[in-house]
Amino acid sequence: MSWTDERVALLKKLWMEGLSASQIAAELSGGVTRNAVIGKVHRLKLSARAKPASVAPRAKTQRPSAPRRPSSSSGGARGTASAAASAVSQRRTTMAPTMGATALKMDTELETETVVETNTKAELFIPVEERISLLELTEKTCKWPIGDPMNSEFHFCGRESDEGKPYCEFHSRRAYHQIDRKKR
DNA sequence: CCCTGATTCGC
DNA sequence: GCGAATCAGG
Repeated sequence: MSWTDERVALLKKLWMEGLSASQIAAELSGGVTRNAVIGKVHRLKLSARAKPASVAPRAKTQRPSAPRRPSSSSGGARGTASAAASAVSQRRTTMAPTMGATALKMDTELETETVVETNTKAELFIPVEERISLLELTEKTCKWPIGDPMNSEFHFCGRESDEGKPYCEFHSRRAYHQIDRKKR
């Protein structure tokens, strides 16, 4: 299906209403993907919708030579050994066997445990309180905040986090994983 | 692993 | 003009 006036109108409307590209794509029946929506949005030059003023001017983003276009059949060799080889190296089964409910319990206990006792008010000001010091965090510690920053018992998770990740396995989910994707 | 918009570029 | 692939980021 192509972009009829009606579809474009609906696109504009929904986009301005603040719906995400994927949501709009779902709204526009027909095999429309969120990429199609975004692409169209750009072409219509109505990208910045409710954007006051922000967003760094993405400058140094230049892809050297993208190996795109996987489709489109090519003439000669088809089932060559090389093709098969490239398809092989694709096994990354990362998983935490004994995680899950256990992790949840741990987190709960951790947060509860943090509410030990309130020190004297005077102590609140003194930085000596730093138990899990604010930035004694390394690149391998979870930076998930626990407790109220206003209270002395505030600290960070501190559990180990994977390379590059700001949070530990469990909190990473809390931060990024979609917990409830309900939409029309 | 989820999702968001942004950009590129073969078609 | 179109949009898949890819990037960059929460």
